[in-house]
Amino acid sequence: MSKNDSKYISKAVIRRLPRYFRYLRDLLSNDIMRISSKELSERMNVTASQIRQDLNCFGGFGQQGYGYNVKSLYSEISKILGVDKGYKAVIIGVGNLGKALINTPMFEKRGVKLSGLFDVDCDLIGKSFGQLTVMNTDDMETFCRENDISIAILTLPKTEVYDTAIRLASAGVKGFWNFSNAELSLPDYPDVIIENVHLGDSLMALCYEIANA
Amino acid sequence: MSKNDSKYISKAVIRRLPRYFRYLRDLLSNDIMRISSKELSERMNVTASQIRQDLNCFGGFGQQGYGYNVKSLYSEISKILGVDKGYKAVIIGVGNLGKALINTPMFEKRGVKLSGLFDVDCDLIGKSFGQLTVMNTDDMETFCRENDISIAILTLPKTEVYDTAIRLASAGVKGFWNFSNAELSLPDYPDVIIENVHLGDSLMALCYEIANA
DNA sequence: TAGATTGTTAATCGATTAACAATC
DNA sequence: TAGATTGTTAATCGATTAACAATC
Repeated sequence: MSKNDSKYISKAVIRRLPRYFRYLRDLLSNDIMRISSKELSERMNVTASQIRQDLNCFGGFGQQGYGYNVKSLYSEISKILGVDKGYKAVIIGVGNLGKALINTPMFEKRGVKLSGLFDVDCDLIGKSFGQLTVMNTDDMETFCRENDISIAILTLPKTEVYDTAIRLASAGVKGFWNFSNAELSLPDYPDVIIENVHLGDSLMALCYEIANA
Repeated sequence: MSKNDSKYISKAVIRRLPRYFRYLRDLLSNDIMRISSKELSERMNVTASQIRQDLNCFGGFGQQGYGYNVKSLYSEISKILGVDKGYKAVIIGVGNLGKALINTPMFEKRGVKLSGLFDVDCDLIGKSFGQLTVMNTDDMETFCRENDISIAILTLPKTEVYDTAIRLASAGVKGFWNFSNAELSLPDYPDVIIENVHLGDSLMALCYEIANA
């Protein structure tokens, strides 16, 4: 999707979608069936105008004089975010962070199916966490190809990230969620999506704010 | 610092500072002593103009015809980000994610001193991780007050986050790094800084990109 | 000095907000 | 119908990029 494409959605809008998703789920769980952009804007601390603009990038989900039906808006946003695709994911590197991710409801809530765990450590291989057993990274390409894995979660040391990602990309993995401090990019696989998580940057932004409060 | 203050630095700039910090450290570790905005821009994949604009928010760190001295620029940016403040932090909730954070070099690299661990679980209290022993959350206010704790890292269940944060804010904690899925805000403590980390949002943005590639 | 590269102003671009006609 | 609230256009605001004089 190019920047000049008529259907182009700006990065800023995309980054806000998951937040709408969360707020709408909250509304649903509180049995609120209907909401206006004004009321939602007050809850989310944004402008009503922004909400309407954002949603209208994808279609007219509301109804004049009424507002938005929470259930159907939630369902639309879920679809936009690919929740219904049922993407399958593997975790590469079952260290502390990898283990922390395994046990969260995060994946299930977002329609992502955690389908495999891999590590190089012989002491870990064969051990089970939740429903899954740690496999040898030697076998990850085969596994990803055979099981149609779309997402690889990289929670392994920085030094291994690039080579690992190349191997997985060649095995058909479409997106990487990279937690290692390395800034991953794969110029040979221009269609592969990379989401680099830099927790350290988030901590530093907090420190900046404290220092300059 | 208000938006109309003459020294106001935009959020966008602040969010980029940690990235400069990382790249400069990398340059330093590769013994690169000098860099122009042009060369740094190519490495970081941004415009040279943006780099010069960003840095000039804080002062004229460069030299015409020469560029920037990597060591001194790194040191300036460190100072801006509060690395030299030596902020002390505690982790509240020693679950998987809490444990994962304890063992990272993240804090040390950024001048933050991890100084205490707290949990409600009797089986965990008294156990050691690295240099630290898990304490009872009942004692966290006293500990934070006595040890001048600036940062609380919230890796505890969503349901406990708000009450815990209120208690800590009243004990002088200045900033919260919140990993629970709750969107924390503390209207009664307007000067307290809150950095909400939403890993799920990051995963969803990745899914969106995969779905719309 | 000549060449390089900054600091900074001006121009452009994009994102947010305001306004209001359309319409439920 | 009258009231409410959307979808959408226009206005504003802010952030990014371009340009260049200043200067090392």
